[in-house]
Amino acid sequence: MAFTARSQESRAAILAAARRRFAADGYERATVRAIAADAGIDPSMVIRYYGSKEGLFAAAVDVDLRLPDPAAVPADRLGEVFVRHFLGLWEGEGPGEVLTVLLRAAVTNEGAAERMRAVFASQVAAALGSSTEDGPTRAALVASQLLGVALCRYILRLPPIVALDVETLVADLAPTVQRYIGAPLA
Amino acid sequence: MAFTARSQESRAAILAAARRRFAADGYERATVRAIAADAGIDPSMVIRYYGSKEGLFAAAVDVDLRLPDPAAVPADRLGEVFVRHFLGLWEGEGPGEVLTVLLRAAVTNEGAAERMRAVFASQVAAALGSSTEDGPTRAALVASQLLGVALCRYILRLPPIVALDVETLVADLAPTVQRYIGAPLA
DNA sequence: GGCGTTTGCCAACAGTTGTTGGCCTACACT
DNA sequence: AGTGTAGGCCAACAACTGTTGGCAAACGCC
Repeated sequence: MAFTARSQESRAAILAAARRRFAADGYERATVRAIAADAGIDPSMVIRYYGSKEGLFAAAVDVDLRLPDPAAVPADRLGEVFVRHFLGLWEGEGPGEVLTVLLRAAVTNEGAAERMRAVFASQVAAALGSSTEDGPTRAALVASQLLGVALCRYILRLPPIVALDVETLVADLAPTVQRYIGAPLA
Repeated sequence: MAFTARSQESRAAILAAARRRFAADGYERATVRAIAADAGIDPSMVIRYYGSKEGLFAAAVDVDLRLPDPAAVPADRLGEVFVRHFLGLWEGEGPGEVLTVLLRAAVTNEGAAERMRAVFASQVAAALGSSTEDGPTRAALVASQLLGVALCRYILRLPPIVALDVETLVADLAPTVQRYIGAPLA
């Protein structure tokens, strides 16, 4: 039952193929057989190593946003820093794939949605909303704008948003996020 | 082949059940059999009336945003008006369901994503971006914020966003949309 | 009232899904 | 060198998918 060093290579290949397929096709369309074929291995091994398709999915969406510490940046540049960091995650090969998997799945799968809420609470809200009373609300407004761009740019591929380069996008979105973090709310 | 008055009732029942199922489960999980059962009818009739599952889906996501005419409202209240109108659509029983169907499906189904882009281009961009050069970009930024809230509030059900009442949400989001529509961009 | 069209159901199809058990091979340890 | 254990593949399973064809009944029209 315990994993040995010899099998690590296969496990990693399966996990990489799973992330690629889950990201490209979503949870339901991504089949165990296709993932196994991409990894050059038998479908039954996937089940043997990860228990079930759901277990494989859980292993594939282990995400760490590595958010910067708000105390470490000037207060008036928090918006810019957060937007740039977030877009950097999505543009990156590895983390962007994991985030695509998570968002795609969270939209149609309640378990994945729960995981998304957990990521928000333990990472986003924790980083932005520890101090003030309305912190969680501010963090959620930030999330709504950032997830919205991610949705339009990387999932729906809305042409005008895809056409913008990252720095322009940062410049356009930073004031919004800055206001959600700092300015008084209604 | 042509539809008669007698079958209209069944057609409507199927369409209503389809919207409910597609909204709740997404395109892939919603089965023709389940939709037929909800409508109290045989699965084969669904295919007979709508040709295929995809045809049924296409009929279920025929959406009209009924966006207000920007020329008819004061320029400095455009943001508020658009946010309120958009949230009103989602809160409404009928259109909210159709929008849920469309967004849920567009995230995992390329055909639905294409339909979403078409809705954006023909309705949102047409309403907001007919005048200026960077109109489509501004319209897309608006869409990113509005789709982001919809995602967090109605799909992912992020607690802090769900907790806000509509008017508070309007007050918080209106300045953002107002800036995307009117203020100079980078 | 008789006839053709339409509504609707039943049964079945062909394909795909996640998952399981059995068997052979190759490594690791003594 | 011998043996136990883990890696890996093949074949098969049971369930479920969208879809099709055939047949009974109800309707509309003359």
